[in-house]
Amino acid sequence: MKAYNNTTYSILGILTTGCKSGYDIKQLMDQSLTHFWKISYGQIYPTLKQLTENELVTVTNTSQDGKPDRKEYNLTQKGMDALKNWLTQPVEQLPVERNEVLLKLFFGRHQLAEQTLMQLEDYKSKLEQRLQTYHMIAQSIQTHHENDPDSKYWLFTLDYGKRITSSAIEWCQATIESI
Amino acid sequence: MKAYNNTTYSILGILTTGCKSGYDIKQLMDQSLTHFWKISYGQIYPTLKQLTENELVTVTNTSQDGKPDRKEYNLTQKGMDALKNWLTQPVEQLPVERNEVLLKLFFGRHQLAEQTLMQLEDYKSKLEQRLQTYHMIAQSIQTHHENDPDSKYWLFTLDYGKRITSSAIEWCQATIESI
DNA sequence: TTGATCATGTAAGTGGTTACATGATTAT
DNA sequence: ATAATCATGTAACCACTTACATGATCAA
Repeated sequence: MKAYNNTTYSILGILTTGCKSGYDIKQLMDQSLTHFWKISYGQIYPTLKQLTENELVTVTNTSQDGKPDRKEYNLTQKGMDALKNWLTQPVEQLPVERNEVLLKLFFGRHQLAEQTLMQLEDYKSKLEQRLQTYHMIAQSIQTHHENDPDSKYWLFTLDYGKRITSSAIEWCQATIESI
Repeated sequence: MKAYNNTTYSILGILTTGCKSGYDIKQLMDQSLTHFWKISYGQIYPTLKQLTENELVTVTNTSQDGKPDRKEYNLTQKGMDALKNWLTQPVEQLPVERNEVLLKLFFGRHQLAEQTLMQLEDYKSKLEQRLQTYHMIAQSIQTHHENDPDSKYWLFTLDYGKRITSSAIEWCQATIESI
């Protein structure tokens, strides 16, 4: 079985959630996976084309009233198998976050303390915004997707985001105080 | 002033810490910045070349006894200015971590509970290892770099790593228990 | 003599973003 | 009319990793 990259599997996975078009996929990505996986149309459309060629999905042109035509993609058995097989594969290594704030802080000696503080304050407020967003998404899942079989797992990933973001905020505060 | 990417500035920054060669830079990266910035020789050497051409650094061929020849790079005034200017620039957006474990968990509905648990256990143990490493690095900085003017900032970034990793471990445990 | 460490570099390939290009439909 | 949303796609470019290539020096 050909090995695809994680982004390709993420698209395959999203096709199991009711999203059918490239546009749908982007929407869901931006709403739900945005804190740990983010992709652009420049990846989505070519990938869907490739998945079609490799028969992991089928495509149908559909017309809707009130909206432009679109293409609906559906997983084939082969596609579902590929997804499930990927899910069983152990994750080989921890992800490396690239954090520009930490990078700048690392060289903080060459900066005025005020400037460092400003960076940290700014970072903190962005994190607080993000935390807010996570709370809102969690709320929305609990109300609108109460019976969705996926919701349990979606809330797990959101919980991760909330915990990580909270401790990053705490770190900001602690660092600001001790600079 | 030409805009470089963060990786280029990270190299510029490391050249202020006593590291002088491409090899040195890689060593320090792997020891200290590895949890929030990681680069390969494939980036380091071409970047050093470019920085030399643009006169942000100067290069000297030096021979050492007991070790092969090497090239020593030193920041010019122009290079130091570029670094400091970059440090003042606000960070425009939060980094997006790409987390394969979360991605798989997001599609956990298509997996057996045992499998999900195994992934989480595995992730947790990798995180615990990482946390251990952070503690050791912090210790080593406190003993070997006590008077280093950079150490304060290095410990800040390590503290970030420790906090984030700890809460990720807690999340793993909580999720394992509620799956 | 062989493996570890020190040291520098390139080429091919992958993965990804951004900007661009197009066009339908609907509400204002 | 015109802006917003829905919808699909490509081309140029950037960033990065991996594999490859080379070679010095030293300790076991």
